[in-house]
Amino acid sequence: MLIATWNVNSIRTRLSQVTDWISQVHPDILCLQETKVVDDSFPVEPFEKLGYSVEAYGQKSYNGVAIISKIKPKNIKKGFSDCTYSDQNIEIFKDQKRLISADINGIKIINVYVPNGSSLGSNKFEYKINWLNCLASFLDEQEKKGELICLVGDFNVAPSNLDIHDPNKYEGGIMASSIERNALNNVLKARLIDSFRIFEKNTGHWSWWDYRNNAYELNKGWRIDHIYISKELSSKLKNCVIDSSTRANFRPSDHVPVMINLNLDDINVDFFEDEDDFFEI
DNA sequence: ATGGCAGAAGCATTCTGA
Repeated sequence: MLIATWNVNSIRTRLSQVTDWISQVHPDILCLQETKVVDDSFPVEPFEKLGYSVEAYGQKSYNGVAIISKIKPKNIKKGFSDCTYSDQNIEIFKDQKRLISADINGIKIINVYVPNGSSLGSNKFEYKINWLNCLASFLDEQEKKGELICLVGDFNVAPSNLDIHDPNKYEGGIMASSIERNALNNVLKARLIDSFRIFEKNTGHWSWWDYRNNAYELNKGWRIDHIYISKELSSKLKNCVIDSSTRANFRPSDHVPVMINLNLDDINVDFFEDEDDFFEI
């Protein structure tokens, strides 16, 4: 099963690029971030024509996430519905559409667009850390239920200095601070692993290049888009790839897709027996 | 410290992103 994540920076502007990519790669699940559109205006039909169902959770101009899936997802939840985070009133997270989750093939897919955070010490930075702490509590709840987790998205955090083209320049700053890395690690704890780092131990692999300063042409990128899976799934993980080719498209997103291949042949997926669970073309 | 580029809203310019 191919599971992909892609911050498309507006689904309406990037629509043909996304459908082209799906037609070439045939992912089973594609999680999108920064769709920048309310649910009623999400371009559903192009994906249905390709045999996919669409679950969107968006807003005007900013943020927005979606799950595009060959198999119709179950138990779709939008936002921190199960969050028991007590340090903050979670109402402050409801205006920004940054999380959607669903059950597919017996796996809890959690698609997130983590706040950028602007700069250390800003109000937006505090919001980012609180949001990550809330995500940690959301995952605690899933763990209690014994869910197999696949947590994907744009995390706006480079997990280590290997994930930055010039760590000396950026270390300690936004997306590279120990505060953010600690908050991310508190989400992952010992239960989730970074799919990409199972296969690649070296630096030089990026999922985002700034639009400015010729960053792509100079290959000055960051790895901030991630696919984290439950430890229990690690034996099923066949590969993890970053498809940097899309960054060379005409009018590209500044992010590129990241994708894993999970071999689920020997996983007990009881609802496969249910014909209803397959999306009708 | 600032700006560089891109998208949305909306029609000039501001806000946001990372």
